[in-house]
Amino acid sequence: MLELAILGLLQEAPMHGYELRKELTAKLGAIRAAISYGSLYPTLRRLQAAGWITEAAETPATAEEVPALTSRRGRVVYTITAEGKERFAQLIAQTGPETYGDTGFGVHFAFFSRTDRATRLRILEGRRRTIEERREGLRDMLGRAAERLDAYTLELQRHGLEACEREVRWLEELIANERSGRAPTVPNDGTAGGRREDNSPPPPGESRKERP
Amino acid sequence: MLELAILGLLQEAPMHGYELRKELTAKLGAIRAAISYGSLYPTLRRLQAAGWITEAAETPATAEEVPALTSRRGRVVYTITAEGKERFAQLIAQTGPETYGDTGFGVHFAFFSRTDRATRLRILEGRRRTIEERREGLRDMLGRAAERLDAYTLELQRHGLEACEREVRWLEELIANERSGRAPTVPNDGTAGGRREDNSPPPPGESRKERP
DNA sequence: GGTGCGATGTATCGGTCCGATACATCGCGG
DNA sequence: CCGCGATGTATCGGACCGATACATCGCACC
Repeated sequence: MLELAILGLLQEAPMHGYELRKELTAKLGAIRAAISYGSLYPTLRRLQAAGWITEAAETPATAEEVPALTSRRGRVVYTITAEGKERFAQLIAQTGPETYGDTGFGVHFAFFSRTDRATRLRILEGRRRTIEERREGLRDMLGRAAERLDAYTLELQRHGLEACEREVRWLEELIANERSGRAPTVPNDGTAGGRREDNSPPPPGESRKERP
Repeated sequence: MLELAILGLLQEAPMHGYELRKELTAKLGAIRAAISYGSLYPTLRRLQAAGWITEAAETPATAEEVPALTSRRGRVVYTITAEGKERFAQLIAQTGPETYGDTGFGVHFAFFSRTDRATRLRILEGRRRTIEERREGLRDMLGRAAERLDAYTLELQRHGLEACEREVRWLEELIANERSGRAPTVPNDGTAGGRREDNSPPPPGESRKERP
């Protein structure tokens, strides 16, 4: 997952580690807290070894200017290679069970603007399927096994169920939009394009975890 | 996290691995997919080494009955020890940053019926704080840095923001309930006398089950 | 009467990712 | 002049996952 995200970001511009982490956090802020350096740097090393990216110490301009008495500290800038772009295209197009999990889906979705429509639809539908199954599991739990669970656990399930229902609705909308040709939901500019009660209850924290 | 969950479940009844996983999945189904055996068994080993639980091969009844020509296969039943119960109480009471993350909060919440009210409130408020911060981050993103992000990423943020707002409202409700004395729906006083099948619903005769 | 198949059951291995930690530089306000 | 928060690179131990292997049981299907 991290590999995909890094490759995707470096495709927009070369960056050094710290910057990469910030951009990563910005782009994926909705689905996961913050990428740890403990995963970022080893992954960068791995990508470089595989030839998907190259790393280069930042050059201190022309060396003429500011002769670097304060020897410029080692900032390492990472750049994606042609093979890396290929790799990204391959990763973004291939879907599997992990694509539909909370984290996997979030990362794929964040790069939908670099994904072709057919793949987008495949992912959205797979995700919907996954959430529908989770929803059915929770429904069963709340129906059949309810008396075996305490009130708090029940409340947690109820909350989770609601989140599932809400996400399915969201996905349905996105799927309809994809089919009808437009990009994601048209940003509601207040009035015109409107859905009526749009800013009522959304799904609670369900599309992340994961950190589960 | 797994340690806490296992200790909590074994407090209700001794179980073997497979059963434990099923119960775990049932109790935490709303917040995480399913616990992997790759984490379950090593953790059980660890807990046993620490003395929090004991493991025992299931006895084939009285050995008199059914002389086990089909030698009963090795089912291992895990039982919590007195030290384990102490450990659980300690883990459930101590709160830290990881208590407010998605997974950590979910696990703690699932055992709220074994948590005292003060701790419950501390956790709910800490969680609210955490989500509020995430929400503010997303709001800023959607406000200031919106033009830097593509439509899909924006939509993801919007969805995440809605989720945060909704969860804050949910937490607020729970906090209000805690303060007013009631549990989520049914009062439940989780005192120290660890017994399985905690008291069935006292007065409020409305064990409603909703089928949407 | 066999045969396959899904549920039950225990267990390991490689790999991803996180949290804590360490260390160094820079600009800024007190 | 000193601390302090932001920038910046990097490692280490540990938690957890996904794939895999293997064995038993009951049951439906032919």
